[in-house]
Amino acid sequence: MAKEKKLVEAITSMEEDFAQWYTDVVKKAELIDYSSVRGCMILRPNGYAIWENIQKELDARFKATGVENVYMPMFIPESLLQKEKDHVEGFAPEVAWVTYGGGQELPERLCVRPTSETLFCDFYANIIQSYRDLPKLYNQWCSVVRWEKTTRPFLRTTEFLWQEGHTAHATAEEAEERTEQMLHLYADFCEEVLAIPMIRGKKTEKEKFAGAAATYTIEALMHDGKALQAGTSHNFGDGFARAFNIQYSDKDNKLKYVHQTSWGMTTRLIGAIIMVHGDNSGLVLPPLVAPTQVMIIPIAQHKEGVLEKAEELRGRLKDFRVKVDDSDKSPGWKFSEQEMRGIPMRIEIGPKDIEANQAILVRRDTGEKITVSLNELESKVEEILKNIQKEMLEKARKHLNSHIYVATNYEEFKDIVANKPGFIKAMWCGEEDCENKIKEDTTATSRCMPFEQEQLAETCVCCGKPAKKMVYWGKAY
RNA sequence: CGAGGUGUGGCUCAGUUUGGUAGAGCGCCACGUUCGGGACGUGGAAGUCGCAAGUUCGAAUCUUGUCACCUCGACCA
Repeated sequence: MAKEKKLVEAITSMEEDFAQWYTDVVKKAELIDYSSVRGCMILRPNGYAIWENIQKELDARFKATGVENVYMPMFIPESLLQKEKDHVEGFAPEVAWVTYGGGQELPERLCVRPTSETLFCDFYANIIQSYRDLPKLYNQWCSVVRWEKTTRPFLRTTEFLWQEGHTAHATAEEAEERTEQMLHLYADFCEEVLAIPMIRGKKTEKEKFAGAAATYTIEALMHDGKALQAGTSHNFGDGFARAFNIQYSDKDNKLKYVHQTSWGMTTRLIGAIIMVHGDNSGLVLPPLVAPTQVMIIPIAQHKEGVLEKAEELRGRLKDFRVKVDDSDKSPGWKFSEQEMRGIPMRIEIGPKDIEANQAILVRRDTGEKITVSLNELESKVEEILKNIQKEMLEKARKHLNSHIYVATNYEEFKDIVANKPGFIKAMWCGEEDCENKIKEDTTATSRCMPFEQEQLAETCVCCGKPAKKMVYWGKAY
């Protein structure tokens, strides 16, 4: 019991202080370290490897839909950024400027990209002439910089890693189709690989991206009941095309503007993984993104044959990402370490097991210990990893569903926001005034208008005028 | 950007009220004993007390300025 207590001391419990729990997990799992640059984090091997797995899987899914990767400069000349009015207004307050180069003041200052719409548009204007050049389906993996007022590891940092897809299409229909296609690709990825269930929908006018005609979003619910926007997909219509003069000659020999989309996901996803799956012992990673899926922990490893056996098991499990912890720490230490790092499964192998031709498999998500004959090791590991992946999604979905509330009048709405962390489904009249009032009264914001609409009431939950849409509301990160 | 808080070995902090030789626990290094839920012994290394100026015989401690970080708001992926 005394040892149990010490374990808890290492990581603050989430019930006690969720923010501190988050910070403890991020540090203890060695995902990041703070750097000497304000608001910028160092991604350590454990953290970066998760990003690499996300990247690998997403990239494959993008390419399966015809997307190609490119790389654009990290600097944007001020004149280029200025071209689309809403876009500049949206981003100007949070860009970093480069004013000197080679010891000389630059004739035109350059911003460090906060996002690359303007660069892609400038590029597209040069390379698109004919309908035969369309569509253009480009994506880039890079980092962007936004000078945020306050930062938190993964959730909001000054520089962050992401991908940004930018497409140009001949027709509005095609652009809309691509916008929604990518949103669903994101949501499917999050559910299948990250085991995080998503609410899919459209942002209100107030919440949409600077310069977009429409923004779609996927929203996830964190363990503390707060919402996190996990990915967005924008339909730009021909707004940017008009600002940047991106025209093509159509089959009918008429000059037409292209229709564009952009879509992105970021390292924030790692924050979502932490806050959806993590527990009081630390990180819990879904097997499909875990850099190490199985940690083999030899017991009494100084004894004859134990380390050799552990190595032998690792050799047999080469279809999985497996490591042996042969450091000279005590077994208890290694267990805790494996748990804090969120490694989905550990295999304990000691003299007694070798004697009995067995090993103990322990699930990180449930703590369940399973004794397995070494004869069926490979198949059992595969089966259990699959179950972990599946059950983590089910558990997260259960949490999401049990934290969605319905409000049909404003008193009810305010009561839920104040007392029940989670999403609130409520009807809305479509007016920004009501969004502002709700935010002012409760700090909750409109998260999205879900694709799956329901008619919960006839009137807006805030003003009582006829309702137009059902909206998910919540406090957001 | 508003309100509050914190800066002392790698980490968590004590010491500051009342100025007088820089401390503890954990971690780290070496050796030995251990090993089925964060083992133990012995020895050792490691700190310009965030930075700058001032007061003083003397500053971690008092004064002024400054920087960074954290929490909560406003803004955002």
